[in-house]
Amino acid sequence: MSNVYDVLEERGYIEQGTHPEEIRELLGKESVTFYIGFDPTADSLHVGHFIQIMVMMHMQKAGHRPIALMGGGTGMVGDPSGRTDMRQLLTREMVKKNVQSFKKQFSKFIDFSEGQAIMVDNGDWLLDLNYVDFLRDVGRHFSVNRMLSFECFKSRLEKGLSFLEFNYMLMQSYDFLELYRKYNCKLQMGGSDQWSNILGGVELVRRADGGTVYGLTFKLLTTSEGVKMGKTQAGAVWLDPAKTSPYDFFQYWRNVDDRDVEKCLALLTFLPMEEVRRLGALEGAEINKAKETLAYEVTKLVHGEEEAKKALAAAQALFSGKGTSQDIPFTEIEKAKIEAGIDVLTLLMETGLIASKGEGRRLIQQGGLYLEEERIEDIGLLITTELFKNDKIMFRKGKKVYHEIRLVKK
RNA sequence: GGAGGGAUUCCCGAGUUGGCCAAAGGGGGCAGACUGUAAAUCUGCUGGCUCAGCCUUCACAGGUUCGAAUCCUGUUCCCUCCA
Repeated sequence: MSNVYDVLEERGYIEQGTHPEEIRELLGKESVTFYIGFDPTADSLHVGHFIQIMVMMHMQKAGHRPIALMGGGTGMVGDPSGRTDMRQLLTREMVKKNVQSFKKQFSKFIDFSEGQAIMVDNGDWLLDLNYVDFLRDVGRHFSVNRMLSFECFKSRLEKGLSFLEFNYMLMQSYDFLELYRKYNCKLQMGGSDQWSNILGGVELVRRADGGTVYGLTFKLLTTSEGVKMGKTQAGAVWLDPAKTSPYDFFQYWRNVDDRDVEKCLALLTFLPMEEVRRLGALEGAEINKAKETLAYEVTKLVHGEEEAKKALAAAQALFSGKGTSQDIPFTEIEKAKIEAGIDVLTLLMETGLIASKGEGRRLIQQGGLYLEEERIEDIGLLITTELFKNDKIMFRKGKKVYHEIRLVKK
């Protein structure tokens, strides 16, 4: 069997490791317990987390034991790494709620049955720590001089860093020590922005217990331009279908930059690498096939095969006229509301296709709004029931934002 | 605690001899052209509305004035230097 380390390396996950050779060797000879931490900063995981989850899945497949660590304790503080401003403090209730959501989502990806994976919440050991004890047991192992030299604090030293946030590293380091003691956890993984925090833990375990543990970081998902992926103007691309619909999720990947397709296929799907390379090498319009595959595969992993098929069918129906689909974005409007006629702008406000009437006016003036594939010219256009076919009517904003309106009786 | 500087529209950042400021410029975003539901490029738009007008915005609350992002007072927050 091939070594997971090689798999992770080939697929392009790995950024850097504390001892690459030894880690590879370790992963090749025994089942390793490792952990990745997730701070509950929102009520859903997003695609940035998903890449970490992919790694966990790869590792679990290879027979290693993942620990998904929920940051119920660290989330109370907020990681300053790579941030220019302080995170907004979350209340204890919010953290709790978010941890619950995370747990639910995790079980879709990782098998927690029969101890094959473990889920813990660092709130269980961090929240009740005694301050003085903590300082004496953990704090004494940390050199402030050294901490200040870490890259992750650089930007914050200019902008200001509170003592609260400065402690984050100690807390995360302590997590590693705790998991090492309790589960013989030997490896911590995380995004490349976690490098300093991970190093802190590795060193703490050595200093406190004389244990040898390792750290490995992954590339953050960025576009070829170096911008973080998974962000849209509307915010993050969430894994929760209620926050980002499977269709929108699909479309996000369907529209990635040509240059990012191969990378995304490698990082976010389980397609064999030969296939990934083949798809990534497609040129010109052909690469759209690769994007479609990417979108389908990622959606399948996150939302299941059925939703992926629906999203694919919806996209094909809208963009290449292949068949019809029920699963396109739509809004139901009461028939009675339209009976007397309603102007387009008011109607589109209700669907959320436009954020304001001013925006709608601008769109129409610039020729960016279409009704049944026909450009709308009149700002005051009156929509009546006669325009509907089978109680449906299709609007399009720009090139690719479709929205159907369906009439319903009440 | 003392001295000084600052808080501007999604972000960065002009604007502070009061009117010509819904507020320069850049970024981002949206749309159009070109295309492959890509990139690059070019063009337009980018507070709201009952849109040649009106309303709400320049940290918050008051005040001066015919008129304030610009002046005054108080409050909050942030930064720098000193202690």
